[in-house]
Amino acid sequence: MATPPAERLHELVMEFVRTSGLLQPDRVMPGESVSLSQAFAIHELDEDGPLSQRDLAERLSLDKSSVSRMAAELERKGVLVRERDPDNRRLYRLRLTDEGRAQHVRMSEAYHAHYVRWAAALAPEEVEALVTGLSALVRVVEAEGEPGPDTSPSRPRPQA
Amino acid sequence: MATPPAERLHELVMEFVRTSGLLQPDRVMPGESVSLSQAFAIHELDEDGPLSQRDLAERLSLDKSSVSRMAAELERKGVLVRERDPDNRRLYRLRLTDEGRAQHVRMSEAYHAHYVRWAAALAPEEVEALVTGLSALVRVVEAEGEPGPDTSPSRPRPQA
DNA sequence: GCAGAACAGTTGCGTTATACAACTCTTCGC
DNA sequence: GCGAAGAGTTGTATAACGCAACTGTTCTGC
Repeated sequence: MATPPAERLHELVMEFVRTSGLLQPDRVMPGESVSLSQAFAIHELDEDGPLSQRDLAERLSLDKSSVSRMAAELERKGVLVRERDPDNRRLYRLRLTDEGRAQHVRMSEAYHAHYVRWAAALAPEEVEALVTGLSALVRVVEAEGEPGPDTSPSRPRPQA
Repeated sequence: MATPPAERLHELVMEFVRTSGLLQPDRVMPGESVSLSQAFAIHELDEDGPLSQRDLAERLSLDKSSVSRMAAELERKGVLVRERDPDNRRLYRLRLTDEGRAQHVRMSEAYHAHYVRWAAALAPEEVEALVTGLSALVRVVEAEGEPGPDTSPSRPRPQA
């Protein structure tokens, strides 16, 4: 009997994560000195405009104190600036500097180069299968993370 | 123009890694107190029999000192025993205890449950696409990590 | 409009995971 | 047998993180 698909998926994902080196940014980008969390933070800030530290903490699943220190470090390195929101002076508006955006570009290109090489080494239908399968997987994982699949249709669900 | 496949792959992989929580074992297995490296170590030891600390360090891409401390901790917790190899007393032979194997089973089941849920929420052809695509991806990533793609066809390649 | 709750962020402190360098002990090569 | 090489250990430093206690800002109920 062949290995059940779920187990096979588990093995494959783990194997990919381990051997690809995606979790070690310094392996993907020998030049830059940036942690994985910092890389994600820069990505979030470049994609979704200025964020408060609270919002960033939420997106990165980090404690607000960790984000406070990370933001201070990234500001020290010139990657972002912390401006107080004029409408609510409790909040910061973390905003990438030009250097921060440039760094995001460099990071993206370094990662991109890996994927381009991998995609080139795959048959076109394999790439297509990957995109199809991964899109679907991300879809269900994200759906699962949400409050609940609306099991009691009558309850209005107070929304977070 | 649609997003090029390589970029799309990058986004999807990152999104999956981030939202699935695979990198936070305590999120996958609320009960167990084990780090990601420890989980990988237990997996390696259960799959490939007794290993030396050097071999384990190699497989986990960790320094030998890190593995020395991790092995001591896992021994303290009763997960493994460190026996000196009688044929070469420089080496340890790290071997899982029954408790260690039981923990591996518990971990596997916890992870497995996630994949089973995800697989169940996908269409069969999506699962098939995933397995096909990921297998191919792992293949090329691993081929890339090796010494060289056998550019000189005559060289027998000593095999690892 | 003011007191207290709620909220965003900071800082002190402890923990864990890691690398590097210097060390010990064992084995191997000649 | 002696020196080199290899496996492992320990000292030390660092980075990333969480939790708890704190400051400063805004909101709410009266």
